Amino acid sequence: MADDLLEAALVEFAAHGFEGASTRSIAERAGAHQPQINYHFASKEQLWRAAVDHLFGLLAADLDAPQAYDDPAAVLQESIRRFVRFSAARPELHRIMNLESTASSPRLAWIADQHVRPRYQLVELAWAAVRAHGEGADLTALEVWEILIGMGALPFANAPLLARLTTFDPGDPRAVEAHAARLITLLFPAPVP
Amino acid sequence: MADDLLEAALVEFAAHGFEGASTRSIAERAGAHQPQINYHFASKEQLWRAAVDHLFGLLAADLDAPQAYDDPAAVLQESIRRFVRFSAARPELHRIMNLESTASSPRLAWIADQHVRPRYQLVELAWAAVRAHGEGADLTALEVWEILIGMGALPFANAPLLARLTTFDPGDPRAVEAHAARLITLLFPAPVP
DNA sequence: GTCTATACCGAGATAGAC
DNA sequence: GTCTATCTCGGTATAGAC
Repeated sequence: MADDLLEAALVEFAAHGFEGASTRSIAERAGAHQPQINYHFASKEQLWRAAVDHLFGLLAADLDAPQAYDDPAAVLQESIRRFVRFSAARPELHRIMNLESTASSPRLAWIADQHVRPRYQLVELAWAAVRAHGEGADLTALEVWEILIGMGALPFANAPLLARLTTFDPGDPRAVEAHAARLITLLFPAPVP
Repeated sequence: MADDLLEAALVEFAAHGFEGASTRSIAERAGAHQPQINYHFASKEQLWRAAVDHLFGLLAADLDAPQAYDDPAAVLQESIRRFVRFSAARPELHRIMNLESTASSPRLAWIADQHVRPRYQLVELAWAAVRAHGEGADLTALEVWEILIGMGALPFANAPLLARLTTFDPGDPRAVEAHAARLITLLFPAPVP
């Protein structure tokens, strides 16, 4: 039951934001009654944190799984594919990040300290290793991060908008793989002969 | 007074979303009393629409100003610089877009039909012209759009988050120009000799 | 642990004096 | 046009029976 509430909370918080999502709608989506939330979690805020922890845990399980590669570029490229797949499967993560990143707040401070900064530092390290091998485009780690988010996650987070602009279907697994491949090509351009 | 309410509404809606922003906080920011909102605008929803119209009007004034160039690539590059400058000066636009794009809703339908689709179609036309001249990277218009948003607007919209991850200061005008130049380099790579 | 009933508060909107 | 006072509703959280 608590797990059902977590999953329902993710969908509602991601779609409507912290204030916009009501505990009633979350409970209803989980097939529970509203006071269950205060029983299993202390408050709406605690439910939000538990849901975000759960979501970043799923991301970590995907990204940090062992890899067969040892070349830094190949490792990062595989990580990018995993990240794009995850963003397509769980658009809630980047939706919540966007919703919370528009203003400085205790929730943003918590999510940045707890979850985002460690990930960003891993990207910095990975990109430095790639560049040290003479590979990858002439970009800073921050620019790579922006492109990863903007092209790799944002299209799925903003799928409701893109559906009104184009016919690109972010749900199609083959489109997701092709999209990841295009993103990798952009960050790892073919070397000039 | 109505203009003060519009500006205050933009900041509050962009920071906290439609539900998260209260008419009381908007009125307070504008130095007015809360019932003024229902007097000058019919409802909170009408205030939101008026604020969004105002904001996209400012964008159009910048983007659609006459240009000295006639080469398609040069025109698009100048438009990109204008877009990045605007996104830095008025991060509210992309904040509101992100907040509203997480779920299908009447507000999203309105903003997409009214404001976003016309802009997207201009990008499609501009990119097709660039590619027809044999210029620009091997990207689709949708990918170009994603990169423009992701690298050109998202860093400013999510400045409160980036401030916790890096020391990049999106407010520095020279950093903005340099950022626009990097974005242009990415979309218009130097031709292989 | 889960239910119903409800307390309590903050929200948007309205009424009516000035 | 702008003010104060207030209505009404929907929200989170709690009480208490089972």
